[in-house]
Amino acid sequence: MASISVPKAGPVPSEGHDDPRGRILSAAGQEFAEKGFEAATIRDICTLATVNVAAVNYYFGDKHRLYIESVRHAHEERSQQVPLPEWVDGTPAVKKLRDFVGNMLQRMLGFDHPPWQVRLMLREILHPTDACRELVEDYIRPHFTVLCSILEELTEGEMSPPEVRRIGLSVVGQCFLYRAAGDVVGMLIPPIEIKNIHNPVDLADYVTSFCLAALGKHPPLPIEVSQKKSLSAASGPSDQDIKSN
Amino acid sequence: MASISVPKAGPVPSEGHDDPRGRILSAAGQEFAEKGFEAATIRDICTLATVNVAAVNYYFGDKHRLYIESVRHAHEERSQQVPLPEWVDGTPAVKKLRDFVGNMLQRMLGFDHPPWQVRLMLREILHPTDACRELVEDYIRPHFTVLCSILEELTEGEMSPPEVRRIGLSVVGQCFLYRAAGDVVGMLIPPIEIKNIHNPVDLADYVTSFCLAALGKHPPLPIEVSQKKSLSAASGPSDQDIKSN
DNA sequence: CAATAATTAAAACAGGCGTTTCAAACGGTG
DNA sequence: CACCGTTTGAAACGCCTGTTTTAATTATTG
Repeated sequence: MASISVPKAGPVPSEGHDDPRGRILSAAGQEFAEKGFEAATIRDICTLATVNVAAVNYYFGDKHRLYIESVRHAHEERSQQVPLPEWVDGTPAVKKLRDFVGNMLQRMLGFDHPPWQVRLMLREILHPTDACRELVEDYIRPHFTVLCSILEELTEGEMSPPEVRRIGLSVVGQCFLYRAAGDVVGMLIPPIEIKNIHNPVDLADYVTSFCLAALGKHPPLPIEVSQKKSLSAASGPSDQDIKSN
Repeated sequence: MASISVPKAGPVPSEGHDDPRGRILSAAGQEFAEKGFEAATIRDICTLATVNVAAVNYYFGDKHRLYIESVRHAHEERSQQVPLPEWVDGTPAVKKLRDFVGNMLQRMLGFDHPPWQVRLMLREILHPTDACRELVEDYIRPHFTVLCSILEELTEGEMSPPEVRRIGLSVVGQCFLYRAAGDVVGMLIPPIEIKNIHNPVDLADYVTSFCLAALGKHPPLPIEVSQKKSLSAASGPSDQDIKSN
């Protein structure tokens, strides 16, 4: 079975949940995501991973380094789970934008309740620690750069890069609210409404239209979208690249 | 003897709370805001408030009830610090929207770095506990309702209430990103750019324009404001209602 | 002033935390 | 099998936590 002879320094990307290191990483991610760094305990993590408490020290050194590795593990896994869409040459920028927003909402909100990987990353975004810089450079910035390039293509040089970035943040912000403050949104908006129009698919259409209308690439917003059933049957334009998990 | 006649003006730079209960509430708010419920310790809070550890139990019972009271205290204080603007009859909806957005950004971001009250409320929004419901009903919902009524007035009945609420969330989301993920935004955007266009005043103009353009009440976005406009002297339209803290 | 209640101070409590220790169990290799 | 580095298990070590106890101090009142 290959050489497993790197106990401490080896960032083994093994996804198999049968080795203790992988089990600890997975369990720690879930605990950290749910309770935060301080409130999560090594004992609970080890219980969940069915290993002894000493294993954390053996494989990771201490709790802090385990946390760093957990965040890395989380965004690596999430990158595989929901990869960026790829477009053939000549794809209209409008379609690219719609695909990107759909992909981002899919990544943030998921079809079912969001996986622990996203919630752990969210914690790091909201209250950054040492793990944040790597998360930004390896995960967030690449995605943001793609968004900006789409917007730049869309506006055909009408805007300076800073202005493009500001538009990009507007797009991200609209999606981000649902992820970060989802509970409060759920308290402000009636449940039926949430289900009808505040779901990943309809939200992607709406955010894209909102942005395009603001840029003058579409008619203004009060276009009728609310009446159509828009259930998963006939609609769902270009959402199929994404394989849920 | 001497006891503690003078409450040591040093470590607590907060308001004129000379009663122990108020000092504890203020110190607890700062500690909870900075470290979260779990990581903040009663001993640190009491040191900051210059009271004995037993005082928390005496005045509040236990740590959890102190936290609840802290959140309540925070949003009550913040409501006084940055009250909603008031408009005379006949004020155009466009101006109301700009004022509201400016007020919200002022409340969220502040002129200087944001006060602990906002950061504590943010924690409660991101990871709700028992204190969240009251925060939503007494603080967030009233503000959101005002925003929705402005948007409804603006669109003159072209949209259904659910659609108005969705527009409202778009407005809030754009501002919220800067507050909740400000550190990451600061890593994505060059510092000069932050100072030039991602500041409360220019952001208020931009978010308002973005929304108005999307609704067809304004020309599309690539208007003016390339940069270095609106720096110091000029502009600042209708930002005077707000008395800072 | 004396008596009673309210508040504060210091110390101690029990329990949980991250971490360490050390010996036992394992697994591949002569 | 005997060897030896790697991995696991159970217990213990300090330390810090929220909370409580007990006594001293202050404030309030008759």
